[in-house]
Amino acid sequence: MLDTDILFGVKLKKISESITSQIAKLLIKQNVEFEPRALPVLLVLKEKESVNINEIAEILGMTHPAIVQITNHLNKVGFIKHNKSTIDKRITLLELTEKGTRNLTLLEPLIVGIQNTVKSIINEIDSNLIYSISKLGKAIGNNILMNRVLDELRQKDLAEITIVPFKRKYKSDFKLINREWLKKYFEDEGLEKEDERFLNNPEKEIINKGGEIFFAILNNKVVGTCAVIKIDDFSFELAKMGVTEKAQGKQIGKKLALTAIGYAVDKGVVKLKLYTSEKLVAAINLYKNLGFKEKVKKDDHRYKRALIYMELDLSG
Amino acid sequence: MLDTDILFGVKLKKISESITSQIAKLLIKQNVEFEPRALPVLLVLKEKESVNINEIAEILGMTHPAIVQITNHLNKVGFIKHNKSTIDKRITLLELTEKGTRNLTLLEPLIVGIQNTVKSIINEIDSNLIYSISKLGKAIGNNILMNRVLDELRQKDLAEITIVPFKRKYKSDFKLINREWLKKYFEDEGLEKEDERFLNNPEKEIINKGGEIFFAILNNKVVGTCAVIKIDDFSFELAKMGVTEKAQGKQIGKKLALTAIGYAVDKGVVKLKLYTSEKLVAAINLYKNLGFKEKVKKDDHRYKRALIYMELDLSG
DNA sequence: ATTATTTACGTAAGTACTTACATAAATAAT
DNA sequence: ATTATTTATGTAAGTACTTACGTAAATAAT
Repeated sequence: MLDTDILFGVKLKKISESITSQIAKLLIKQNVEFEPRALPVLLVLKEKESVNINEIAEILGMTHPAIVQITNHLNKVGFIKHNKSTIDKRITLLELTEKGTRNLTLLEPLIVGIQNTVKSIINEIDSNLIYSISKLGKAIGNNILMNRVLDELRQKDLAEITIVPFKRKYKSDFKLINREWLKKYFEDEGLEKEDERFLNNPEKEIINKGGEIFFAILNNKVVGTCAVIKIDDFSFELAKMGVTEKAQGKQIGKKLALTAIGYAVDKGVVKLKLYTSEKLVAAINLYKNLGFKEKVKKDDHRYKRALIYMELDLSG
Repeated sequence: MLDTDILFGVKLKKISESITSQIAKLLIKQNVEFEPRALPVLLVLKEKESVNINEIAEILGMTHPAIVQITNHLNKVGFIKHNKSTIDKRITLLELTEKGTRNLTLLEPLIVGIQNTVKSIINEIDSNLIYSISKLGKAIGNNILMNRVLDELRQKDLAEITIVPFKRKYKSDFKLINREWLKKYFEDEGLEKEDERFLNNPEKEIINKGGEIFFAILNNKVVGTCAVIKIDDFSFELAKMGVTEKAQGKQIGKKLALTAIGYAVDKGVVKLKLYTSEKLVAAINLYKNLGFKEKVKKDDHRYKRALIYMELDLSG
């Protein structure tokens, strides 16, 4: 089996299934009249004399409907009887019938045998195992796992980032964010004409021509952006990808790019192109990670700084 | 929860269910398009590129129909595609679609978060646990548990003892076995008249009067016997219970008595009586264990040696 | 005393698997 | 070359639970 911790639960289930099914086979060999799954309930009843449904459910860590189903079955085969409590009329008290007691007594050697064997198999592996599993059972309850994962994601703000499409109110953010990285990396060169055209008229130049602009929102503030520009019916360009410095390292670029790719796929696009610069190392790695391949530029591009050309094939 | 080793499997299942359901909740929070149970399959696919159904089943330790169901679902939501192998036309090769890859990439922070959290929760409890569980998974396969239990029972002959009702061919055994213990414990007194009557004519004196005699068979030989004698429609007597010395300690007396009690219950008997002697300590303990209560003798009984009178109430 | 909430149980429907069985293609045995 | 066996997948039905929801009785709150 794939040994990933995330699959630990799957592995536990398999072991549990294996134990349960082997015990079931042993019970069937003994021609017991009850369904094997009722054994745990019978063991509780044997121990406790008179208990109600909720108590059994709690003792076994199961839900009450499960116990209702099992006890109805045990009643039908005559192993237990149901008595309504006179003190509290909601409560159903359960106890073994004479037949139930007798049959359980007959099963005692088998039960002891299973008990001993389970214990010895476990002890041969790790004498601490039963104790550790008990602790794990207590530790993992109450959605502890879920909450810890959420906390971890929240610390990285990963859980709070939303990606939304273009709205007019984001127009200024679009310009701001792109200016930020352009200035940082290409201060000397300054903004090119093409930059100005897109940044000043995103609606006219991108949206109305069949493209889209996505914005990453964190705490109600725009922290990243990314545009998809339509070239023709089969190819779009990924451009104007930027994340504010403060918000970097939160996978925002990846989320934006993935949303953009999803958009392109929905539009039936076969090829997604992009132009970037060797200066933007992190971006290039992200693109490669997403499946973009570097190709030789076929044509001179509009931007002087763009020396690297990449393509993502979406025809699969 | 009741801390019996026999319920170890139940406990494992609960932990597994808890882990799985918490991961499912996290996935649902992220609005994934696939059913949570498909995650393990997706993780395999992410790792392996192109695999077939049986391979996934083996990697995850599940049956192939489970994988068929999950992969059909993943295909329907567009996360994977099915390709028939050209080399072997039976084989279905599975691989992630672009959409599947993209969505998995988007989930990566969550998956890493779960991975880390599961690992740390487990390590906080017992750094050896994952390894021990892995070993247990391997150790418990192939019906090892079942076979070891069967071996244990077989060593005590517990699995091989059969209880059968009276047949003529057992008549001599009935006499022999009862003589054995009568001689051992009551040598001086010798056989009483009542003994002779029952031992010499079991059919006439017991069977034909609505009673029954049970025999315990081990390796085709009679090793124990026990009679139920009808007193009236509501009360029977348990008598002539004996197990050969060689076969003692195998719970044969208990099995015989339980069969006898079952017979009485089937006949609608309300009270099962027996007379025994204080010399027979083991027998008295067995009777008590089965629910018989000692009462004061109401009448002088037929046997001089019988000083103890017991009753079992079957009206419950 | 009345109303609201909680508790104990019951029922229906869903989930995530399993076992059992069927079929076509590939491989092994004759 | 046939026939038998094995393998890879598919399908139906069963198992052992769960969640979601409903009801009546008990308890708490006003």
